[in-house]
Amino acid sequence: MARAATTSDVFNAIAEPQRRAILVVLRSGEQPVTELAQQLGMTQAGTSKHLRVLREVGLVRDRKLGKQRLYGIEARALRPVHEWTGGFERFWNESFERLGAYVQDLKKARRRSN
Amino acid sequence: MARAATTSDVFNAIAEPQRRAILVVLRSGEQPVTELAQQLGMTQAGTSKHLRVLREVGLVRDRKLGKQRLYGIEARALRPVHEWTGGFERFWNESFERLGAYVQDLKKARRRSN
DNA sequence: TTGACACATGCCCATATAGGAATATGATTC
DNA sequence: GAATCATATTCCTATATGGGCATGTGTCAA
Repeated sequence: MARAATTSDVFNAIAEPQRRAILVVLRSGEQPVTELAQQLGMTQAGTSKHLRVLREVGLVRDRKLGKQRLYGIEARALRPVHEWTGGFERFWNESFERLGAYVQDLKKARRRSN
Repeated sequence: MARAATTSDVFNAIAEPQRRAILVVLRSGEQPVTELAQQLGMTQAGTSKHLRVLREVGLVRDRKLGKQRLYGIEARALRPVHEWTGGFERFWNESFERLGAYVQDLKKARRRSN
């Protein structure tokens, strides 16, 4: 099988650098597609496609305004990623705990090899 | 072009569910490949491949112990992801600020359409 | 209606997968 | 050295992608 579809979940959606760039720009407010494209040096079509992916995983919302379509960020969708990585926080914050785990690993390994 | 190589950065590496699963298991201590594979219902070869990707982006470290090779988590590599998503935290935490931004968007849009 | 403008989609292609199967590499023990 | 166990790698295939390009769709104005 090939890799999972980007449209399937947020983790895949933000794996693409350009899409992350889009989200960063959108942090400062809603933007129409063309302005996004110009600001990021991307094609209109390409931008539109990326926006579609972002929309499908719930990372952006769109709102029609005349001819244009304003895209805005829906940051809540990023929360699962933040929380998932946060589940590893202690490993880079508390060196004591880290050391403890390491020692336990050593013991476990020794046990295993006997 | 195709999608960026998974080996290129951490965002891509953790886009794959099985790799995330591996990291979660490793949180409880170092593990040899076979045990990881068994615990996650994956092939030995498949597990080995995923571990290689994780190693190349610095998410795991390996240590030889006899015949086996123990893999351990290197959680620091997840920090950039945590921090990047954290940059959007205010959008889901502070409803006031969110509301403010929304109003600003409306103004900006109105300006644009005139 | 006809243009013009803003976006979205469809088509095509080169590429990087992830997974399965078989095999190679490494280390240990007899 | 031979057999064995633990991993890694190679070869293969089906698939999903991202980007370029052309075209479709929707909206507004004259």
